[in-house]
Amino acid sequence: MSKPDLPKPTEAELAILRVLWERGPCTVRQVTETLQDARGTGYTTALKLMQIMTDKGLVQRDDSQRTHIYEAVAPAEQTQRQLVSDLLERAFGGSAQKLVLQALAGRKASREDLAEIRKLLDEMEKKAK
Amino acid sequence: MSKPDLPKPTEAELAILRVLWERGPCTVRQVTETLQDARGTGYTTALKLMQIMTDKGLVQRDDSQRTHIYEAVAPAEQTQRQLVSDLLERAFGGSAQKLVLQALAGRKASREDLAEIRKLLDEMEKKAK
DNA sequence: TAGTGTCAACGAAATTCTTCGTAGATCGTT
DNA sequence: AACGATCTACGAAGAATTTCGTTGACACTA
Repeated sequence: MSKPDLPKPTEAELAILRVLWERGPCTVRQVTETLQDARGTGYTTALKLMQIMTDKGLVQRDDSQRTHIYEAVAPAEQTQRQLVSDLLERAFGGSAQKLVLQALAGRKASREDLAEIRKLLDEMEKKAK
Repeated sequence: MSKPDLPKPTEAELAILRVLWERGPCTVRQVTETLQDARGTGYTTALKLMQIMTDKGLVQRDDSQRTHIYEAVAPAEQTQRQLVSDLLERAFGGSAQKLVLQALAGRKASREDLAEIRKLLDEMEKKAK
């Protein structure tokens, strides 16, 4: 009920969300500056996308000033989980184990990363008692 | 060099690949039957997609018989890894750890799954020594 | 108040992805 | 040979996504 069930962001939308997650509430100008290098996104393109995202409910806008301030509605973790779940179903038939395996395979995961994940497993096991 | 660098399959294409991974080489008819229920994909739609996929190099076709036989070019694991890597970059800024965390979070991963992943970690650590 | 610059809004073009109608070829059966 | 079923090929429509040009509003400054 409290979950508005946001739509899955498109590729370009996700790029914008990442900026908002990282920098916090931003103007279109700020988002454009950040994406200029990475994706070559122009100002009006970013604006249009952010307007669409507002309609979709992915971001919310403070338009009390002339220069509007945009903010991601869902925290990074929530959207990330949604995206992973989606991929899990679409590509792995729901096997989280296989997904994790492929996520780590061929990657020189540092010993620290592995330890970090191990810790996570411990916690999950404890909780799932 | 030996990696032809296949394009990322689209959503509909991935659905077809999954059928080919699971059932092995198939005719358009067989793929359609499998996808009929899950996605309501019609025959000509599947055919068209599979032709496009042939052009892209995602599948290869044996057309020595009147009824062509299609087969996935890349094994499931390779494409899955590609997709996970892609999501890793696009949504997680490259942090495999965060991705794994979100993949397991909120999921009632069975104790067996967790043990399985733990085993994987052991192997990786050994190898990465 | 005229000039300059920044902004949101909007629509339309461009691109990519998906679906399907239609046509023509081939095969097996009668 | 004619019929009906099945197949590939093709093109085009439809939908979703992305890009950008243009316009008018607003604000700062000289």
